[in-house]
Amino acid sequence: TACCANMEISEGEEDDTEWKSLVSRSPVASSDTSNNTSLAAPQKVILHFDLDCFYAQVEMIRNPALRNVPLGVQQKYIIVTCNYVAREHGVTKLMSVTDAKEKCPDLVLVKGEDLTHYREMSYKVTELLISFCPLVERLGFDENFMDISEIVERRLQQSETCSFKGHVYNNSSRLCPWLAMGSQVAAELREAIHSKLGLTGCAGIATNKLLAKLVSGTFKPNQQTTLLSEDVSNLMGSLDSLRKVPGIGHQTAKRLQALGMTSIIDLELFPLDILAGEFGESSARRLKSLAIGIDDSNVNPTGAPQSLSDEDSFKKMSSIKDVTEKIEELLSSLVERMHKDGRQPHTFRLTIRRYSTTNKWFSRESRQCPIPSHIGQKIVVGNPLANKLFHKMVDTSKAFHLTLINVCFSNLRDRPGKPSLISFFTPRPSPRKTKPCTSQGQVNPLL
DNA sequence: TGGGGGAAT
DNA sequence: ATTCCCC
Ligand SMILES: Nc1ccn([C@H]2C[C@H](O)[C@@H](COP(=O)(O)OP(=O)(O)OP(=O)(O)O)O2)c(=O)n1
Ligand SMILES: [Mg+2]
Ligand SMILES: [Mg+2]
Repeated sequence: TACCANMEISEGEEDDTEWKSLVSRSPVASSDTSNNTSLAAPQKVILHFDLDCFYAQVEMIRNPALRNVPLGVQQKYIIVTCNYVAREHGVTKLMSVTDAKEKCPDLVLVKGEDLTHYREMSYKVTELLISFCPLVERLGFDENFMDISEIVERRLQQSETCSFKGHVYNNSSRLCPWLAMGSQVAAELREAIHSKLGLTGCAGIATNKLLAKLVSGTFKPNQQTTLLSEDVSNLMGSLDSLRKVPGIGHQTAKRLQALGMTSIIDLELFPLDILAGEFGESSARRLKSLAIGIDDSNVNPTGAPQSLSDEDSFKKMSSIKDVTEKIEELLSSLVERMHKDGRQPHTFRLTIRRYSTTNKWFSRESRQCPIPSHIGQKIVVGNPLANKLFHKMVDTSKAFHLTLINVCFSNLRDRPGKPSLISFFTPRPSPRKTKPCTSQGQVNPLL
């Protein structure tokens, strides 16, 4: 089955069951040029949401005085994101603090290493979207995919036709009832996010996740864009590098480049059999599909997180005492989060990064172990698990130099008798209109 | 150059 | 346990 964000290239069997069902969904109409609204929509309607400068927005809500100043959110030595006032001054995402201060001496900085507030706001957004339609897939903290095909289908049975809300890619204008309806739903959802949570963001409306994601960034802060099928090649052709394709990461791009490919067109035209020789049959097909805007992956509801982790990085940590204290610090915060979640972890993992000049800065080592079920609560102080794992990785009889420690709980299971905090599974009877279920007086603890 | 999270291998 | 992907 398709993977989480479904953006990755895997070598496993191709999951094309969905493409088949997509085709069989429409025995009569087969392109989005059909005007027959009495039939089921032949195409899926997929939305992609991406909040504007997310961490910065959260900080501006917490402190409205920051609204009109150039604001950067700082994690250690980098500006992880910044508001649009700062961007006008040349500050960019993931810029070093020194470069940012150079570009914009008046830049105001807030610390952003603690993700608590961002995480909480992130789930409020996802929960709000779920209250309209359960098919919501998270990608990071500020993006959500939504499959609104059914909502659109229902609404088209009532009101025959409607116009587009927001932009249409390439200013194309022609009838397309279900994408137009999708754009109206997107506008309503963005408005809900704004009125209930005070957040702005972009939306993309298209017939698959790849295209919805790519088109959502066309007009950037707080706008939405719909993509019609005749403009798919224009959109794909506008991408200036292979890396812009979601699913083609650093390594894949390097391997493609080693085969002589630089642009999307190169990939489109590259012989499938040779590509298959390097990546395997199914990954090769997947890559060539992505290059022409085809993506048959489903919107997979994300549900509650599968792991909770907490980490900290530093210039140098070289004593057992410091390490033990740091692990205790990380663990106590993690245990608290775990407790609020309501579930119980059954696996613990400790990850470290060792100092090394030669490029190896990004290699991590980890050890994990089961958590005995009888540990009750007090794993934090004098914790036996983390200590064992640490000594498995690090020979403490020799000198060591760590630059990062991460602690992670996974294999999360519902505690017998207790419910989990995340109300992700609200199988509320589907609303007639796209009104939030909670407006009917139902209880949604996260809203 | 942060601090998360996911899936495949 | 590692690698690759996403934000
Ligand atoms: N490598 C990254 C990428 C993103 N983020 C965090 C900070 C961002 O605020 C948030 C969302 O990522 P986006 O790429 O969507 O960036 P923004 O939402 O900040 O800006 P934009 O308005 O361009 O979407 O995730 C991060 O910590 N590390
Ligand atoms: Mg984003
Ligand atoms: Mg964003």
